[in-house]
Amino acid sequence: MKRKKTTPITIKDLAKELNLSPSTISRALADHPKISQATKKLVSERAEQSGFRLNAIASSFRSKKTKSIGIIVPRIDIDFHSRVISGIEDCAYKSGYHVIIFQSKDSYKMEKEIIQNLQNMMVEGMIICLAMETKNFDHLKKLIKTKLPVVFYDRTPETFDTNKITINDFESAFNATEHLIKIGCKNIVHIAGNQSTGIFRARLEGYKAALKSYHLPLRDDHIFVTHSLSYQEGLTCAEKILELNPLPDGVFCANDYTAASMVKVLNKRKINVPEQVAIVGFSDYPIAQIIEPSLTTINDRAVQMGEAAAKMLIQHIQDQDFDIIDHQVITLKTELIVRESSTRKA
Amino acid sequence: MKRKKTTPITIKDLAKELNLSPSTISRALADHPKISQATKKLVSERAEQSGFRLNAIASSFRSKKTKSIGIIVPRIDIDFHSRVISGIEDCAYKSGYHVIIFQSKDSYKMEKEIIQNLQNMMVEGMIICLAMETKNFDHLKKLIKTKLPVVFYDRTPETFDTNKITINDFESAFNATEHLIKIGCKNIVHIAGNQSTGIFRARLEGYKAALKSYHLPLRDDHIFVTHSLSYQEGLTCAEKILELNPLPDGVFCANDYTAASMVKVLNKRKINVPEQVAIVGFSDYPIAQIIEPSLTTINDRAVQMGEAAAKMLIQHIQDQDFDIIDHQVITLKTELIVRESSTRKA
DNA sequence: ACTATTAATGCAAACATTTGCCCAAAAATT
DNA sequence: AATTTTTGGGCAAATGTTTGCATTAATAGT
Repeated sequence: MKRKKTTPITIKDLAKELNLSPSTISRALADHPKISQATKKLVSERAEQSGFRLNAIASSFRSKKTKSIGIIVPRIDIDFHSRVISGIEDCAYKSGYHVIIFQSKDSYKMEKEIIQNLQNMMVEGMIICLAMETKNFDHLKKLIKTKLPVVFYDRTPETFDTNKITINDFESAFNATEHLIKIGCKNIVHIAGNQSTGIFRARLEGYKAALKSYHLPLRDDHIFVTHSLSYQEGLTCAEKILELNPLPDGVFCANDYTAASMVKVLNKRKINVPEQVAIVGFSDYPIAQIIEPSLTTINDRAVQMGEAAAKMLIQHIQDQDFDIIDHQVITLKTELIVRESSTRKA
Repeated sequence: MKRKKTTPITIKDLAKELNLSPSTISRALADHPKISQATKKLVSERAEQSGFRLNAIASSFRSKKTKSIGIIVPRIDIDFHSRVISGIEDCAYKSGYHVIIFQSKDSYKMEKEIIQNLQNMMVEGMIICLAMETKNFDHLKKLIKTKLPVVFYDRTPETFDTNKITINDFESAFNATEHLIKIGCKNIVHIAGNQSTGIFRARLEGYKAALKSYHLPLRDDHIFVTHSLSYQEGLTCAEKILELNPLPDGVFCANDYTAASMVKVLNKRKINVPEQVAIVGFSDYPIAQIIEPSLTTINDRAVQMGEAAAKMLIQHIQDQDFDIIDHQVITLKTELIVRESSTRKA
């Protein structure tokens, strides 16, 4: 049972059958204005019933348009990223683009390698969330110098200006912390993310700024920096926080996983959330509404971020007018979602 | 400021510079045995420092190998699928393949359209999870008849045999239910998924079989069929379940979202889980360990499923010996993870 | 009726790479 | 020294589509 490689029907075949030239077929298929409706119909009908399919590779080769965009994310199976990707794919599909996705696994080496590959594949643009390891941005600068449209999201290069979509992490953190203050917290701790990443630094700064702005004391032992904001790490942090004396009355966590661990540990210790300790998370992961008490958090607009990134990228790819734009920055509004974990009866 | 489309360096350029023929360059780059180490080194060095990049499109065009595999999932932003995709990407990358991902949004029409596109793109194989709407499998049969390697996972065609990776949903559900029985439940209800989908039918059957096997009565009003097993639907179901008289002492849910809603509602009503009602979910989503009480569930091997699918697909693509295989089915072992929601003190 | 347009199609080159086959030089074998 | 084998490369075709330019046919304008 051999693999019968039935050679596919080409434009030439179609041309021969219909007594037309390949160019006409090509144009008819592309709905070119100079082809009559009659022939267009003829061609598309014959194409349909003969099972013809346009060889996209050959097409790309000749036209230099691959209709593909590359995406690099740290990992696909993180809620935030999978939602961003979903937004990107959605938007791209509607514009006739498809997405090629790679995971850097937060490795600098992988990131460089993938960018190379993507360039070889002649993607028309790239959407990137930086690997955590990435401290050196030379490869990105070089990439951008090739004039290939690139848009960053979430974790973006810090040493130079470029296209990016972010949320205002500083402000969001400020608002989250302010919210805790307004419900009466005076002794607020922060579970922070990896400080080598800009967004987590910004969240920490937002927390600090809010305290300062309300003249609350800033204490170093109220800041707990984690490596990756995992649920596990959150548990460890929570234990340490419980040793604090006096016990804090509010916790602002840089993501929902650590906030969830905080809730979990407090529940276990019979410390009432939100009455004794109020909690605010970040990102509005699915767990946020499921957990008991449900979690006050920041909607970080993952899907919209993906859509915005795709939209921006495609504009840069297609629209000549965008050539004069050196770089473009879009900051999405976030939203404080108040739930039980910070709603006090009083 | 015009977009300076600096024409990339080609193999020909390299050939000219080094006084070699394009074929030699091509072969040197591909590490062809008939090229001397000396020239290979020469070529790769020159290529490196001149910033040469092999045009993958042209290469694919000529060689008919795109090194790409297409993935169709209902949606990317569902834990299960994002984990499967992660597994696929990982495995594919290691073998030099890249993945092109589309979301069918559970639409039959989209699914057909995407398959067409993917064929045009000349992917070397596809990994597909069927759209919920898909009842007619003609397009899939046609696809497979083209001899393009295809592997299905999770939701797979039911009317004909084909390559697939699944878990044993029936058995897993049986085990889950049996577990409830063994801890003393005698009155177990089931929150079921959409019955037009095979895996959810299988889970229901597994539930039934377990009851039968332990001579427990089977009651129609103990089966709650949902449309999409969403958290919201779960809440509605939970309310209905609470109206049952007598109150059930065990609930087996076809996924963790609905299990979570069940827990949530019972908590609210101060009905003790697991003492009064024990709960088992399915899939081991992140919430499963975070929720209070933590959730007994079935590890559905999402990542491994992705890896297995990619591995199988790539074998079929590369290995001649696989030509005589008509179809291949791999069923992964699942694992019952016992947590608090089904651990009774007694 | 004759030219000027317009509409519809064809010609042929070009795209960058791979690959079957051929060839020359060098090495090995008589 | 003559022949065979091996080694390292080159030639040129082929891949399927697109596109600038040329060409023909049809229509309109005078």
